Amino acid sequence: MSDDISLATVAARAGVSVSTVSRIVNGETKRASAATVKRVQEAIEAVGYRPNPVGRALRRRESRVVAMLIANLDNPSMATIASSTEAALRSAGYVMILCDTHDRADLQDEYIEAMRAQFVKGFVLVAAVPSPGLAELSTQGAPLVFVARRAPNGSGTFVGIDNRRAGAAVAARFLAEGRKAPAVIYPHNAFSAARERVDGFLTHLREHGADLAPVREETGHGLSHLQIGYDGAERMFSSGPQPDAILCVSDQIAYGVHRRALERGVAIPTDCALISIDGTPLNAWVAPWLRSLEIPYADYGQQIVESFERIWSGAPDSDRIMPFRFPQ
Amino acid sequence: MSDDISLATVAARAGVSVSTVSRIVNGETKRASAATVKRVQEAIEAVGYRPNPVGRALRRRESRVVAMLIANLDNPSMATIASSTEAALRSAGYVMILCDTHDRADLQDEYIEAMRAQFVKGFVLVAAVPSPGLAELSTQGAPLVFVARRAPNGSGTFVGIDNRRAGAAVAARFLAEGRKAPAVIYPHNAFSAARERVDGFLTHLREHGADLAPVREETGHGLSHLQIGYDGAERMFSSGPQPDAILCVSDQIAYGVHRRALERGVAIPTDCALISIDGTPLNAWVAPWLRSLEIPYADYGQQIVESFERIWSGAPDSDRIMPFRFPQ
DNA sequence: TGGTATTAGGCAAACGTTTGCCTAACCTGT
DNA sequence: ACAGGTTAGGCAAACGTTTGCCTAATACCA
Repeated sequence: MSDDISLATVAARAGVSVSTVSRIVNGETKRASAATVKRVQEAIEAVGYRPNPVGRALRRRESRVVAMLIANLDNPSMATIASSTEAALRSAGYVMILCDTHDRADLQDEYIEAMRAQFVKGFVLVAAVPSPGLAELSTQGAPLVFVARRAPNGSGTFVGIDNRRAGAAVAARFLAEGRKAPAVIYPHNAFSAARERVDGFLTHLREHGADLAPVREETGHGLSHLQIGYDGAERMFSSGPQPDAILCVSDQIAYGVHRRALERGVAIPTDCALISIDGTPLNAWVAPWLRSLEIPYADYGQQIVESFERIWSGAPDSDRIMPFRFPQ
Repeated sequence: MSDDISLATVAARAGVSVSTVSRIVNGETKRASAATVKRVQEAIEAVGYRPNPVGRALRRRESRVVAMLIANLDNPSMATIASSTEAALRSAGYVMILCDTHDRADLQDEYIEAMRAQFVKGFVLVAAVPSPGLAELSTQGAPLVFVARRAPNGSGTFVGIDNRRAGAAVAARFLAEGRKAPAVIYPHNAFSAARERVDGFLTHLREHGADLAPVREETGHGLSHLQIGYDGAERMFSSGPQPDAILCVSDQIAYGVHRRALERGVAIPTDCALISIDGTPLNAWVAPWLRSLEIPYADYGQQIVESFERIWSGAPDSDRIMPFRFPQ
């Protein structure tokens, strides 16, 4: 399985000590004569030596492994984040371990514990949920990058969009289109991201839409945004003042809303406009009726890596607010 | 970052040697008196000792890490496979490293090389592509489990459906419905899975549909099945004998076909029936017009772990053919 | 009582690296 | 010629585990 080529192999071949090889491998070339360096490098090449990350991790008490804890890999946006982060880390010479927490605090803590034992060099927390283990990690000053959802306690770097501004942008669009009864649907247990979107939306409407009816809000329970959208739309369409525009805080919620609208005979977008936030490429194919604020998830990976590199080098790092693109 | 609690910590506290603690940790309780075992276990509990996987990996020359090389994490079916495998491995005490190969042989080889250096205990290859590194891995007898696509050289365990039978089932359905001009759309560079589906489909039609027109086949280029479907449908609808039923070898191809059909004014399913293979749960929400053979991707993880456990224990392992459910 | 088998547990080497410290040999300036 | 500095590189300990081997002490048997 493994090649059994260690520093010792190279050292023997080059006729030097293991220490010397180690130093040369790590670029400390001043400690050896040019001739020796050359000889060792040739030996490395000849036997195909590659440093053993395990031995290295043991000695250095750190590794090139970064853990990603993600709330739900089945969500296409999160899958895109995972994919782009993995690629970016990889090309920076790191390796990513992926853990799907299913949005559960207990699983998240179990993974955190397991990853710490692996000496991981940092944690990417995609839509992290508050948990004791996370709090502890945070107080210990572990390198943490929070994605999509801010840290429960506000610590650590954040990579994501300005959710409040995104919510406000949707509100502005609805107002510009002359919608009179905007509404919003979001998950019942919303964490920072969704909450901020709703907040920005409502605030903007309050400040610029004096003549509007009170804004209806509906929430749905559970992990599935599809179901949340469906249930929320059901309640919204079945009674009370009818909305003529709905903000769905995620694409999947919009899918659910749309389905219920179809069943109810509510015409989208004439009876009721729909705007969501995510902008997954799939929309163009299966949901051409949907306008969605486009978030550049595929660019997140690069930002996450840059953030880590600053953190690891001790440089101060600040939040990385990504741009979003407004639909049409 | 780490707790700095090692065997030595426990040993000191329990007043025994490191060896003894190690043996007890590994369940070798016959080598110590009951009293000692108890004392050590209490010490372990008291200091919260957890074996260091790095030290362990170094010494044992193996780890609890399994690498998953996946062709495209952005594909929902693959994301589901990744998610379920990760969960199954985790609950069996393993850790999964995820690598997205983007269906590229060079990237796949780069990852294989990196993973070997990490002493990974096995490889899950989801839709692997033929590559020199993979061939080498295979000849070295590394523990390999192939998912969705069989191994290029036929080695290793396979987890997936009987693709030929799936294709035949769709053909049978079309015949039962009285369709007279069935067709099929698939990726140009199809690997085993898609190829076998097409094969089963065509074979069944040849054997049971004597009165049919020649079956039209269209393919599309590129990685995106959405585009493949769109392009294939374009060619199919724009000229030649028109099909009244199309097998799409994946859901995403069907999405693409449907979009082009809409644009062309081809009514689904009256003018032309559509059946695809995958059965992602999303279909019910965004593609109610689609019938799709349902593959239990969420159950793959369990099978993969069982397969590894047999391989690791030296037991012979055979392919694990998963059932599929026919739509409606 | 003497001899042998078993039990309980420690010693130390090994896995592959890294790094503080040591030591030759060489160089420089007076 | 000699003190002091620099250069080149080796030694060995350490990271945390595991495990073959060793050694006491106890148990058993005749």
